[in-house]
Amino acid sequence: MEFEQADALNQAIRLLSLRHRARAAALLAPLGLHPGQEALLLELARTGPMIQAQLSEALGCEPPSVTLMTRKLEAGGHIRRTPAPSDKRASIVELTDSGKALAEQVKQLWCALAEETVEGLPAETVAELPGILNTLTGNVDTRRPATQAALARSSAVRSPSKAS
Amino acid sequence: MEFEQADALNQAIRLLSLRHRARAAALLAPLGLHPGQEALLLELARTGPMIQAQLSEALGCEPPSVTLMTRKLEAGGHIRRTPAPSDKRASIVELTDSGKALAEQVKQLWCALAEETVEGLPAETVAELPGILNTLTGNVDTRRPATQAALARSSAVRSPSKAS
DNA sequence: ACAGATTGGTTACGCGCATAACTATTATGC
DNA sequence: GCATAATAGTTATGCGCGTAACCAATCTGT
Repeated sequence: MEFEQADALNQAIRLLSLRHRARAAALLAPLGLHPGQEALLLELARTGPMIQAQLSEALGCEPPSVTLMTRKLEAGGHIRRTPAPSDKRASIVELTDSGKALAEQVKQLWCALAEETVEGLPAETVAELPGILNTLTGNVDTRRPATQAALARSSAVRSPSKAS
Repeated sequence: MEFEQADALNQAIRLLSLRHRARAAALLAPLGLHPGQEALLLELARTGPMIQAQLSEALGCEPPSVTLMTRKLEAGGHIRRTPAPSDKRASIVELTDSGKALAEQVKQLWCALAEETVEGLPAETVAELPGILNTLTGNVDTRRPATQAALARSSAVRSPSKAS
């Protein structure tokens, strides 16, 4: 691949990252949330209570990030952390009632953000996008295969199987 | 759009951001660079010396980010900041010789990253990607139209015109 | 010529990311 | 049962992002 093509792609990914995140930030701010926190709330809403290690795995990020985010969301009353009954190292994270309500609000603005993001693109392209993006992600993912769990769940369509 | 579709898309973008950036970080680390800095070096290599305001515009990020990055890259000897002759507020940023050599190294690994990223995708899809991604970016970009300069340069193909 | 607006750059701070290091707990193999 | 390895979570630190605020220089309109 020529450098110009490579740069076009890498820059396109970088700029999308920046702008999508900034737009998400603007939408989340009235709810008192920062980008990244919404993913945690939505995960709990979708899957139910889980320990922090499971959260970091599901979100595709490292444990300290989850520690910090859960701490703040707990301080805000949106989640609750309780010791796991069978493992003294672990704590169960679950949504409080206010967390559940917040997650519903996040869902609303999430739909708005996605619609805004794909405006003007053909429906066929839109339908293929998550799969394509997840393929790209899988290609550069040097973490354990368990991260594929986050990918599988973020895909509305089946990701193409990749021999790995 | 249903929430599941919206979530699939937004999560796909989020995960690609995370993983692509992490992979870039791993490739840039041996050169002593952090993700984001490479964009600055490549911009200077491509366009030549410019003031910091132009850099922040070209990179699509805010001035303090450029201030911090230029400070560090200058400390590392890769760039030089000199007062602009016609404007006492401004400083011209340019690559040093070591910065030029570094930019060449970045170009190598940038090609490798892009190839890795698109592995397994059909060539037609790969060719369309920057354009599609830039459309998405343009859709969620709430900044001034001048940011479109960064988009135009990151596109190997013409972005579809968007009435705005 | 001058006041107000705009621009360039910086500093302070907050954020989610990461890595490294650490402690405590649990699991595993002998 | 015990030593070692693995796991859960935390703390400290660094990073590029952002916003807010600030100061100085320049531009613009009267």
